[in-house]
Amino acid sequence: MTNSQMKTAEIRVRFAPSPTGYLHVGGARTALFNWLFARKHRGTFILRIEDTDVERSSEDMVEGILDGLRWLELDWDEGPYFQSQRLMLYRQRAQALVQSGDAYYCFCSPEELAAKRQRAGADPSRWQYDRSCRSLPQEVVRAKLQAGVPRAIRFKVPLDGSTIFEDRVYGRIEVHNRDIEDFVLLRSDGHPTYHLSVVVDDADMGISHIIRGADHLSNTPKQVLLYRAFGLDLPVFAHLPLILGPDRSRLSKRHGATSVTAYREMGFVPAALRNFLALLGWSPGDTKQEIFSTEELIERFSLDAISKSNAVFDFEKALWMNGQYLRAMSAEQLEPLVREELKKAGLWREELAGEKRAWFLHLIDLLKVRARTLTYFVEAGRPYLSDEYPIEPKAMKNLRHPQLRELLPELAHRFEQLHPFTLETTERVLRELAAERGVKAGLLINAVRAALTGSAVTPGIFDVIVAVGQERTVHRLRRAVDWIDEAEARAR
RNA sequence: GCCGCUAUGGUGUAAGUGGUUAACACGCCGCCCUCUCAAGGCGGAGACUGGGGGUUCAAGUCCCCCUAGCGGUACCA
Repeated sequence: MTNSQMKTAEIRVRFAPSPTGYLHVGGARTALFNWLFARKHRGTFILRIEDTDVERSSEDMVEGILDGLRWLELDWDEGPYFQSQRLMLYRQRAQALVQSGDAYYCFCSPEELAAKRQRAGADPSRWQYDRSCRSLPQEVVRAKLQAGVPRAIRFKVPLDGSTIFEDRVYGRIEVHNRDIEDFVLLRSDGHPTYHLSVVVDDADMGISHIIRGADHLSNTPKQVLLYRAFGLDLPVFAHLPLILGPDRSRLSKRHGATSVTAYREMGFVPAALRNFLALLGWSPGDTKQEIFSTEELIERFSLDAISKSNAVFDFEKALWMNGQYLRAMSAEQLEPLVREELKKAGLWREELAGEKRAWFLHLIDLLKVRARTLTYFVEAGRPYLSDEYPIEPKAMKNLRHPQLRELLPELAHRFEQLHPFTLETTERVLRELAAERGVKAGLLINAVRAALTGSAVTPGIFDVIVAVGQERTVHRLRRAVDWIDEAEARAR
């Protein structure tokens, strides 16, 4: 099989982050789309680290990105390759373009360029490189090289005509070559710029489809020019609409949680985040379904259904979706995840995996309907796992009723005598007491809820009572009387 | 500034090749359920499809102009 046959036959895609920051949701979405596409077509998903900007890249960031991908369960088939380890290749290719007349040495120093830019007038960003080195006489070039003058290599962009390519998402893109400056391929320190390394690597690694953020759309013509100069066939380009913050500017740190790590820490489940991200800029078509298993996502994914307009990241919907996933999981599935959260909060005890496991699983079932994140199990679970729990003001309010001072001890007394202590018996006792004293059951129920959990919002009260257990329930009901007294004292 | 792209309710998206009162999900409001809050069920408000011109019997869907937003315009990626 020849190389070109291989390329057309095989789907090879890549995720190529630069380690200048953590993996953020935009990058994760790009990785996800590449991954879905690869899995759908039984292709190869390659991970490549674009660390050619030595100043801004760091190994910590590389680890962070790999961690993020692993957590999202986006497994790669090849790599990670590091561009920093392929520098010779880029130098050779840049050199070859100088040889073929498609590129030239530029001896202008960054300082000179900055100065020229300044002089250019009102708006410095309007300035385009003046190509002063493009037609330096041979002897001058030779002399400067001999003298060891620092030099970059620039691409010789055609002076007229235009560059056209077909984007799988955005369609035909055309730009006039006069709007493209002679961009740098190789920096004077021997490091390649993005345009060079990306083209060299994508070609070298046999990438068939380049799926990446639309922020690269405007620069793609430069790369198309490079493919031509190298005599390479173009891969398929598919640019993805950008992910925006609520204010419609590009999603960034100031919008709050943007790193994948942040979502993990907030208690998101990978499958939920994947599902949510998949629906940002892509649509499964005419269906009412919102929740898709990974298999369904792979099955339905298509480049054709990617939209062209940028998408605002709706955190509320992400939370909703995570809640859907948590609710759909069984207590057994949730247990290891909840366990991790409890450990972090210092609430974990080994007996929860031993003799109290069944009780613990039941507790998870009680709490999960209300959960939108994993961390919810910590806050909501605290009163069941510890005797230290905060009393919220709303709960305190439910305790402040004149009759409770007397009703609560009586209920405690009756509960203490109760055998067996079940959903049915506790409910009967409580309702009987309420009826006897002519108060609404709700009054008593809300007070018990406050006493037992410190909260005004919990699962059904009898579930709570049984989960807390007879002994602790009795104790907490009596202790609540002290709370009432303290509150009264404070009020005076 | 220049170049490019985009434009459907607050948000994400639907609405084969133009064809009845623009659909779904999140969010919001209300009702049911009920011991609270969720979940669930039911219902509602919310879009003259960015604006203006065309083409057509008929346009969210085609064309032009404008506007806005975003992206690019680096020896960043």
